[in-house]
Amino acid sequence: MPELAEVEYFRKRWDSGLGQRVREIALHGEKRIFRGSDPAEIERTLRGATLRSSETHGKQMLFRFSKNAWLGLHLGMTGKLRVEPAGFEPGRHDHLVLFQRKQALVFADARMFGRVRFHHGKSAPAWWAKLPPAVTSPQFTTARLREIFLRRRTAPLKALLLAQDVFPGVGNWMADEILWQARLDPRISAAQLDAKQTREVWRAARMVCRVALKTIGVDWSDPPGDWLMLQRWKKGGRCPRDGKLLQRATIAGRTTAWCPNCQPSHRKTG
DNA sequence: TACTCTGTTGAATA
DNA sequence: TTATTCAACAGAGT
Repeated sequence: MPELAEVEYFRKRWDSGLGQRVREIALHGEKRIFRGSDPAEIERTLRGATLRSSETHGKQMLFRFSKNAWLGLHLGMTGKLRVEPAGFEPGRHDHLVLFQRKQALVFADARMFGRVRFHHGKSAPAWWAKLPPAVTSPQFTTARLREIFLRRRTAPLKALLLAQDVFPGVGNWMADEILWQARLDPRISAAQLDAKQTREVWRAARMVCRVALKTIGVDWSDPPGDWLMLQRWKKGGRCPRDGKLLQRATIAGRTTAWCPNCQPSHRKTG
């Protein structure tokens, strides 16, 4: 499911475990979800560690524990976090379960496109420290976007919106929403954008991320009713602005929906 | 049966 | 050298 707001929502689900010690761990260490990490080390280090804090950055989550343990989770396409009673029996897709006194913190992922990362040390791991500026941060500037758009001039705009080193946390539906809010065709290349259009992408990206975090990110409630995302996957979905039938195509390898009327492929002439 | 899917990666290609 | 596309990953739902 998850893009940045959903990731934030799932992170908070584990909040009831803050300040509590992990007594026991159950994990499916042979699963692909542990690629690149050492399940035995995770088990050894997290056992007896106390969950201190958590944060998200784009689609990445970081859980900090005592004993200098850092647990990174990525939800991939189907990952979920939830809380179960302490005596819970892990199911087939519950690949990492942290048992605490009163409850169990569960990371489940059916398709296993997600990932578990782990670091044992005083300072933050490289995979966390080197993340790009968040879309909602002051470091996410129009100047930065301009520079990237000039460098990656042939990629369709949709592809750039999906690039996690440019728009961390933006996924398929958010990319379509941003393009619709900015009234830009997903197929145009970044090189075709003038300064004003670049600023529109910047503005729309920040707005969509901010509002999504305040709605979906808090309680899974819907974003404003006039957003494209509420129409997007409906059969015969229509543009919330002008009621025109949405167009669909695969762009940058992902299904894309847009309004052919208010996101025209040609440059505006006046 | 055959197609879809809110994601990322590494190999192939340009 | 650098950017981009594509298949692969794996399961559940339609």
